[in-house]
Amino acid sequence: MKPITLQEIADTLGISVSTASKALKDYPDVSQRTKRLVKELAATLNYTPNSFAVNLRTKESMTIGLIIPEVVHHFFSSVIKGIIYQAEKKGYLVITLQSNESYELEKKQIALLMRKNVDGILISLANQTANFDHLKEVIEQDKPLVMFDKIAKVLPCSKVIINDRKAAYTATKHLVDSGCKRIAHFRGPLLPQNSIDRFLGYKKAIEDHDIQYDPSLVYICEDMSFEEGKKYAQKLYEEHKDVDGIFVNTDLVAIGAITQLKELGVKIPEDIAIVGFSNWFMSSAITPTLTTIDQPGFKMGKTAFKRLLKEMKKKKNDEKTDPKIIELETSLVKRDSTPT
Amino acid sequence: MKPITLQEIADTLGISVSTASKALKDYPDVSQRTKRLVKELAATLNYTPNSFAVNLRTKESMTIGLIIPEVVHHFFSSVIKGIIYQAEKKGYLVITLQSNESYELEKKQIALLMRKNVDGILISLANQTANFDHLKEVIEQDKPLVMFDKIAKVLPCSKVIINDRKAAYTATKHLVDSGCKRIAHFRGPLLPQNSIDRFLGYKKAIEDHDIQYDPSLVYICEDMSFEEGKKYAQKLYEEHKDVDGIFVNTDLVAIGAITQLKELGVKIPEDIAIVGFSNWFMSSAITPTLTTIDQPGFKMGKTAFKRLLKEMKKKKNDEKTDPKIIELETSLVKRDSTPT
DNA sequence: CTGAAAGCGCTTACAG
DNA sequence: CTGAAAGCGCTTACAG
Repeated sequence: MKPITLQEIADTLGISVSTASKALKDYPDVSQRTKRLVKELAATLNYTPNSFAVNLRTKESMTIGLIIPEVVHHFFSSVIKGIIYQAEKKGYLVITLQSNESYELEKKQIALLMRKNVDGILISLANQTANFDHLKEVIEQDKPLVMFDKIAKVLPCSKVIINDRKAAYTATKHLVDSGCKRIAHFRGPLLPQNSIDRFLGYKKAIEDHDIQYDPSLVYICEDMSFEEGKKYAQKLYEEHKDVDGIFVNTDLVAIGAITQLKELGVKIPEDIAIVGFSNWFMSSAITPTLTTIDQPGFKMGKTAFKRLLKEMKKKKNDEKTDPKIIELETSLVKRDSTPT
Repeated sequence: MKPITLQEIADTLGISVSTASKALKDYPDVSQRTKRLVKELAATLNYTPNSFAVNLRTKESMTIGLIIPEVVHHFFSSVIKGIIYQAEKKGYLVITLQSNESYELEKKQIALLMRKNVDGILISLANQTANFDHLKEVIEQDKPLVMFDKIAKVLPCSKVIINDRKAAYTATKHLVDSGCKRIAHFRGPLLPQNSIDRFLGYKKAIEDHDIQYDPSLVYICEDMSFEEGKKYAQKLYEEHKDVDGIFVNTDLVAIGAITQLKELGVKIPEDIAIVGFSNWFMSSAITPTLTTIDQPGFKMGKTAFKRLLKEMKKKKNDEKTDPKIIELETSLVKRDSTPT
């Protein structure tokens, strides 16, 4: 069954393709009668314009590209959901690609999306990405680009983020306020900005409260997995018996740490208090429930798409847009892994 | 900066567009010299063919559509990852849509993808979908369609599934073998086939082992959430003190049940043994670790795409394909929530 | 109010 | 070996 074309509609109605086209799109200079006839026939034939032809003519695909480090991840999948939801609402479709934290893949995927002629690109950087030329080119080609969560500060494009430093400060301060004197930090890899910012927030919070910063209390997680949480909790337990609080870069690692510490007979929060980051829903399910920073993934996705849409529209009207940095609110969720 | 066109390449080289096109695609009837010149210029100008024009000509978009009930879900996001991974490997991009378990949305999204002219569609049904006309139409329009996980048995298209009934039988039999005499079942909603099949597997397993089937021991979860696990565990505890085993439709609910039972002072697995379903990675992280059925999400995604690709290729060559049902292996993962 | 024409950028069957 | 031509299915500026 071949799809109906405008040509066929025009032919059976004995009118021209141009008129049929205009009738369907409600151009004011077409008679009511013709409009009615065309629309009725289109409806009964179940006509839909060939999107390939429309794309070619309008140079728009109503499709955007999304590059994300890892799909199987509670925070990121929430962001994806927010993006897809908002995009569909506005008539856009989303092509999702996973960079797998690899710079090379990310670069290839940017090229793929550019070749595909998507109307705009949303990206959260791979941990390994330290060179931004591939993204600079996107900007130079005047293709709307919005970064979220894992961003590159130097790039002149819009960004949707949380204030990682401030949130980490709040988290760490909560440990201090709970009476912790010696606070460790399980941080993320060295490159990504948010892992740096969370570390800086941690450092500032303890120094502001007259606790000596001790680099040996900072453990670097490479893949931020449950296993790493267990591993570094074990290591910390062996190396630093005096630690009484840990601020962990992300909930999954924190849950790993809790699991291991429980196994070692450490009481949480009495012996060691723990604060995580992201408010993964599992955090309220484990024992003890995890105090953490709520990071609004779904909202971040929606916001990032909204910003991208604005820039795509501006571009269509040949207007310039200035990059904007949108900061989303986070909040401390107090639970049982810190003392009340 | 406007993209380069073939026309421009042809002009600067003083040849025709046709020859330039053929040179780039290595047609045998173009001189080596011309090929070299065109390819070199294309490379230096960073030429890529306009995908809209190519789509229109070839009637292919190298894009597929994916409709999934819920993106923020460990099993489904693993499937998505498998699909995206395999598709990218073969030069295809994936447009993902979330049906949110809603029939109406799913129907709209099918229409969206058809209008978009994707080369094929991958779908896992919404729980609420009981009418399949929208999918029948896809099949009638001869658009390759492969269902996975949540399928409709009656539809004449390929399907990638696990044997839910068999897996549920294995899970329940494991409880029987562990000495359980009175086994409850937390099942999924009434409509989806896999929720039905898991229930049937449960029922058959107990009946095969001379345990009386008791409908009052079957609890129906509507949204299969952590909270429902807690709720029905509480209810079960109040209504049936004699239950000594539960087979739960999915890990998240099982973890909710464990959490609640622990709170009630029930010993797991001594008082009540529990088996989940899906082998969500959190299952090995909670205490006690959860015995469960491993459901290969990533592999299911890869397999579904491979099958779709085969059908898309066949269609391109005007060959027929017979629907094929591909059953993936599952396995019982024994952990601490059942006695050793 | 309607339609002929140009054109989006490519591919490919055909002629030379 | 090269190129003119047709055509994919639409949109829109222009003429009448």
